[in-house]
Amino acid sequence: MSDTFKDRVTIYEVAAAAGVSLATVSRVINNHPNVTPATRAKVQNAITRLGYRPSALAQALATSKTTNIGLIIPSANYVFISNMLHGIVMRANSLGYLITLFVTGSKKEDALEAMDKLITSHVDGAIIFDDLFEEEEVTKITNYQVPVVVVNNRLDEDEKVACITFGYENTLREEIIRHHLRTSDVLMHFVELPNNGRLLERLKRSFITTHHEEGRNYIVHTVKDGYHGHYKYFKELFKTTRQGFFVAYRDSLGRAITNAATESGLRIPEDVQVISLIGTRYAEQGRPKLSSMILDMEEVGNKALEMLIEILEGKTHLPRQKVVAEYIKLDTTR
Amino acid sequence: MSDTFKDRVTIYEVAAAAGVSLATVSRVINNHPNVTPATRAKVQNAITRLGYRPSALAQALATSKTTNIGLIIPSANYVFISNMLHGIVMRANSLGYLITLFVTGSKKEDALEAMDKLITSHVDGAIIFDDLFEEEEVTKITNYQVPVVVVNNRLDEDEKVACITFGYENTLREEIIRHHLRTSDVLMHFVELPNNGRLLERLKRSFITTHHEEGRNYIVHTVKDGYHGHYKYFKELFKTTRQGFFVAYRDSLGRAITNAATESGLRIPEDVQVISLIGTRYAEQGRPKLSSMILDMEEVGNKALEMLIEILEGKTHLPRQKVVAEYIKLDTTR
DNA sequence: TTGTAAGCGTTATCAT
DNA sequence: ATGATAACGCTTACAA
Repeated sequence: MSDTFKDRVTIYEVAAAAGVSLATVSRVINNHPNVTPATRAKVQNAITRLGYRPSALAQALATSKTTNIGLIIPSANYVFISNMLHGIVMRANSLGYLITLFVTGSKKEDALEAMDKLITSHVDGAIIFDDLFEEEEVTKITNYQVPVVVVNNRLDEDEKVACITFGYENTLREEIIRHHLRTSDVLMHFVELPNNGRLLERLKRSFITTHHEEGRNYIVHTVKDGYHGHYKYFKELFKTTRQGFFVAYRDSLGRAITNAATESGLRIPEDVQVISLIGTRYAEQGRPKLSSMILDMEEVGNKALEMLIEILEGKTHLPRQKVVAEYIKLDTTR
Repeated sequence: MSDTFKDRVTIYEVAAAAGVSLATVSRVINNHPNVTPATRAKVQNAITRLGYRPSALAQALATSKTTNIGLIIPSANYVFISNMLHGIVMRANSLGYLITLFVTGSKKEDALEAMDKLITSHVDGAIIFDDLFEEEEVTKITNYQVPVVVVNNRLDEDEKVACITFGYENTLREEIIRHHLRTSDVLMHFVELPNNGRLLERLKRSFITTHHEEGRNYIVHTVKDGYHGHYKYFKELFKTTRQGFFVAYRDSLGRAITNAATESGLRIPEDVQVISLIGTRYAEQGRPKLSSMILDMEEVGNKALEMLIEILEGKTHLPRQKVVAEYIKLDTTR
């Protein structure tokens, strides 16, 4: 069966059909100026008649440019990742680039394997959105002449690689935590999931050090994944704890807390305040509407791709950008 | 800058470094049997020393196999699409294939352009998940020797192309609509968004004809996108309409209805029943928990990829599968 | 303006 | 077991 798959129309056949050389066909395909309208027409005609499509493969091999860019992500299954993906793909599309996906899963070795595939796959550039990589691994790829933009890795601090950082930490620390600590003496709770990457780790650290700075106590809850488990956990907690300010990693966690609180006879936000760190549009759909920190991941995707293209075109060398998170105050905070 | 990007290590350099011919290096790369352990070691050594990575491009050109498969989707931004994407990518990964994305937007011409790019991009096969294509366009791609699996297109009925269909229609018609009509005389409302594709259209048609068959009246609401607008619309509706069974296209719509109903003093499910057609895990997070129809899109993705690979390997010709939607009854229906 | 031919980095078919 | 060498489908000097 696959043997019947051989007969793709090539540039030779077009050339023969049009009665010109393959070089001329190539010129027509690539809109080179020096072609007579007459011959151009002949060739175009042959092309459409035969249904010819150039092979991106052969073109890429000849020009060493694939117009393909690689995207490394841990999974396609999170809302904020697919928002970013959308941003990347849309912008790539409009600039004539294709996106190929490299998914790493949660294990380091998967990540390294993805990086390897990325290199052999010969993409023109790559966007890396994955907490698993260390600095050396990311810089290693640049040895292979693959321009890279890193999104939200801890590499933020180092200056060797182009990257987009999130303003999360600052917004969280100043607008939410410090503000609360200075206007209220209600205890703050940080609610996290295990293994949610370095972004979470940094946010937690920020939470903790701010408490230290202000000389205050705090609690960190680490809960297993799954809405139902969260809900039961907090239902239990609210039997004894009748007030608190909860900083939850994401909407589903925040929602579990508000549901458990309400059904434990607690009022929101009078008794219990909740904020979701990774907010989505679902934050304002439930009742009460979850206060949250929102980051426009589609915009992040747009920017990441734009930065990468600028590097590819040699317009810039090591661009760095910051996308700032916003604090959206809704029903669950005061 | 891009001029410095030339020095990718090639198979020639490895051959020279190892003191063998490039043919031998190729054999080592591809694990061909006829190589002395000694030479194999020499070559491996040179490979790691030089950091050589074969060019997938050149390999593909030589073998006419890219190990790349194309995915056409209207957008990466919907939960059920990214679930499917996840399923596809994970399975592809484990089988050694890469996924490249072709996004069509909402216009037909975008879709055709995506199809064109798909063809020139020289993928080994394609999965098409897009309502915009007509039969001839999908079959056209097969002229270019690109094996295709279609997911949930209206092409379901025709027999010329491999596809996965959803059992949505049947489940909705029998388990929900007909069941309700025969056990209650409460009016049913179908709540749709404009331009939500053929799946929605088919479901609506099914809703309508079932009502005709049972000799009953019904209402169809077409509401603009955006949770807030939905909410206000139903708040208004519930000033006069004090009961009803609402079939909503997706969670956010369903949630808007439950919120508006509750805040209009209506009880759920006593006065108002709601079901969401495209359910997600968010359906059971809010209160009340939305009854919904759930389709495991990750599983769909898995199957789509498996089918495609089977075609590629010549194991089968025109596989067809049906993935059945489940009715998950929670708080908002009786 | 058009054609010729070398090269892009592999694989695969011959010989040896 | 290894080495030449011709493809693969295209681009691009260089020649004509």
